[in-house]
Amino acid sequence: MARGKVQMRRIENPVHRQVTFCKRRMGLLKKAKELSVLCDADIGVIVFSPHGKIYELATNGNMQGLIERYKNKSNLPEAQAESNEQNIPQVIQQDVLLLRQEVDLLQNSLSNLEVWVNNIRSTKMQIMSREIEMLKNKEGILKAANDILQERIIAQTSIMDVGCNMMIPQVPFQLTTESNYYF
Amino acid sequence: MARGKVQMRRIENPVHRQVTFCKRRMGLLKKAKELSVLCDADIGVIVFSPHGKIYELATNGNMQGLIERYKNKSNLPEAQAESNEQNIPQVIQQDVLLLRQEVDLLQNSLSNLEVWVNNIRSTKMQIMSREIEMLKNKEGILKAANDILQERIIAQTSIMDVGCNMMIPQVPFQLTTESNYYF
DNA sequence: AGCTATTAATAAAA
DNA sequence: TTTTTATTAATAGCT
Repeated sequence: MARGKVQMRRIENPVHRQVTFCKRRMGLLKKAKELSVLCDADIGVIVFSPHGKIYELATNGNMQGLIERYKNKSNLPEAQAESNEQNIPQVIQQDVLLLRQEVDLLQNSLSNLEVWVNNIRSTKMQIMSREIEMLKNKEGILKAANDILQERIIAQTSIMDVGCNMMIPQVPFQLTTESNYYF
Repeated sequence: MARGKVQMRRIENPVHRQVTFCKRRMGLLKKAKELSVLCDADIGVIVFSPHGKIYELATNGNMQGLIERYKNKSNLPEAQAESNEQNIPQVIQQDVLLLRQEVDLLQNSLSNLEVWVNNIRSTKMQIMSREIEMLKNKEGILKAANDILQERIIAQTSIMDVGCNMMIPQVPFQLTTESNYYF
């Protein structure tokens, strides 16, 4: 992403490769961190340099825990069997199961609720937007009517001034609304 | 990186959060793959969605192997011992603890949501409300002005009828806005 | 799910 | 490695 496209194959120049490794490694870990923060995800990244050096990131601060969680959740029949069959009290296992179900349920409720509230809010906003638009329209129409009526009065007044010599009390024509009470 | 900076904190809107999670997750995995190819590195990425779904990438095609390599190279002599049978109950207990915390957190979120629903008058809504109020006010003022101008015309017309015998073309006075385009 | 306007990442050079 | 700069790549906000 800079000064020329990059071909997606191993960089042969070792200096360039090292520099790129350094930069992109940092970029990758930054991206992982951002995704974790923005989207409330738990992320683990392990990078082995070509020479075997390890660079790592675990957004929860504990790679071991993350790996455990991964082993439990990813379908690893061996791992599950291993931990199930042996010496774990069934009561505890049931506890875990129940709690997991509860968490899932709560998360779903929460998600649905949030979506629902958001929908309501946007709907209400749309309605308000439309009302504002309509009111502005009305305002324009009324102003136009006003202008026409004023012209009529001016026309009549001049006709009377010419046609007869009657005095008509002079009152200011314009009733403005530009005072803008709210801004 | 687009249409406005992004604050580095959890995205509250669940729809936005989900979309961003999807996009950035893909971006992250792509970056990992690129770094691996360009610099000849071995990379593993594990992503847990907020709901516990797993997304993963192991550039060598084998996450297990990568994890093993990680455990071996990262100096964790105790980790190896730990993975034996004795401490498994402890792991489970930790699981229970974590799940309990999660439940608490979710329940809190639900409470907060309730409060939030009550406070559904967001800033933007308040502004819109005020604008609507103001526009209605303007409308009233303009209508009043209109009425006054019409009376003036009627008065002038009758004076002219009496005072002179000039004809003034009759045009309907009223320009109504009651047609209500939007309702 | 696509589409752009923008921001972020980064290749090359120093 | 780090910094600077010129470009490309990623993606936030909208449909």
